Amino acid sequence: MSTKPDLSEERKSQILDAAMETFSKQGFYKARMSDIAETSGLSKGSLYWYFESKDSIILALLERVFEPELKDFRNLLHDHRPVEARLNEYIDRTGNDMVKMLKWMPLVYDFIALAFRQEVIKKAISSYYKQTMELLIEIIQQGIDSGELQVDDAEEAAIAIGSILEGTVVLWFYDPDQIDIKTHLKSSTRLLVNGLLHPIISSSQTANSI
Amino acid sequence: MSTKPDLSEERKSQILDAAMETFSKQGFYKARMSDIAETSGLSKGSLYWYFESKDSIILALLERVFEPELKDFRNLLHDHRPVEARLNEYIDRTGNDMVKMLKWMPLVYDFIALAFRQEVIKKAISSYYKQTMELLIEIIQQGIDSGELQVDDAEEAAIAIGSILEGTVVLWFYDPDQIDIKTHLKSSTRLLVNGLLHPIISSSQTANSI
DNA sequence: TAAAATTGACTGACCGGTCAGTATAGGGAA
DNA sequence: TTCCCTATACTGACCGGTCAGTCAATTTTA
Repeated sequence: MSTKPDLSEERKSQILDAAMETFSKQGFYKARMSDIAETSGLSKGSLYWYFESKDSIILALLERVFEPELKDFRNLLHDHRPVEARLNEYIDRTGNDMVKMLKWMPLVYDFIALAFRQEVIKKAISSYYKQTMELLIEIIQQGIDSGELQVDDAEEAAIAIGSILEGTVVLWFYDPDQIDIKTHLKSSTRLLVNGLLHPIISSSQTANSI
Repeated sequence: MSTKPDLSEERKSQILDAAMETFSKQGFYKARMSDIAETSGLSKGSLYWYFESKDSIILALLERVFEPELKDFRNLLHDHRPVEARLNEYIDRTGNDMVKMLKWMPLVYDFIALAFRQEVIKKAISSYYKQTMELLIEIIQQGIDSGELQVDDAEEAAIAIGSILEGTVVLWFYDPDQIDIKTHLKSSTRLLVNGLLHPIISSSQTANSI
């Protein structure tokens, strides 16, 4: 048993930092192992001392990027405030997380594109999503049970909120000058939550196009 | 001057069909020119007779995929039905278009990922988005002017709807078994539009986390 | 001094792009 | 009708650059 401080975790994370930077700038395919080596301050050989292959670096990054930050979100379940306030807080916190992630969006979309062709990646992303969704459904269900929300299907409402969360990021990507993620997350969800607070009064028929 | 029928348009489209198929299955980088050649039934040399490079094929596909289908959508502007009905029809039609596109989603996300690094692609996608958004804003503005909608900012509301449209596709990708695009597009927007139809009654304060 | 860590020159598979050559279809001359 | 000419269309073997991954040599550490 060696008493040498184990540098391997530090090195790995040093390499992953560099890989994150490099992949984000250049994309998975254009980024060269030698670029990552240079950015990390190590040599190409060292990369292979700590990681089996380029793919295994990508895999390791996947966990880093899609690690669900559910930590203290679960306290929203046992909170005494009205569901509306808790939803707002949920959205605020998610908005903050998203803004922190903006820098890495190129990487996130590389992963999403890859996920269509790689089951492992698909699985990781899906499970990340499902965990965040579960919490949302539970909060909304509490609002339905207490009579605060005027809807009957918690999952349906959670999907509506979830789609606004994800969609706002997409719109930001489409038009970053026009879309401010935090502002528009708030305004969009305010409109939606307003819809949840009222019984549905819609009278007009939806067109049944093909 | 030859009277030989010009096959070049037909050939180009034959190549683009094959490229769409191949890129969608394998991604831009994994897909080989020889794969495209094989799928198209032509030889690699012929690909280069009609296109300068692999990149130029990708560029040509971009136009194909992000060609805005605004065609008859504009008639929704001069329609006598209530705005709610027109919004529903807009969403229905968009839903139909999206479902038709599902097969090509891997390609769409390859483009989005690429757009972070290639200005040309970014521009094409952004302008596609802005055109669809403009229409939505106009319809909503009509609803505000007529007093049908109880909100004051048309753009804000349009962004909310837009984010649901885009976000639902993302959720579908996360969990294709659970999300049915048309169904959830309808239910989510029904909730949101319900919010637009009512004055905002929210009382609780939004948490001001960092 | 032996094991662990690090290096970077090197290898070879791979693939975008090229090009010399072939095929085919008008068109014009006789 | 036959023959040749030219432009266009098409082919696939090949070339040259690139880069993930290897490894013998070297340095660091305990």
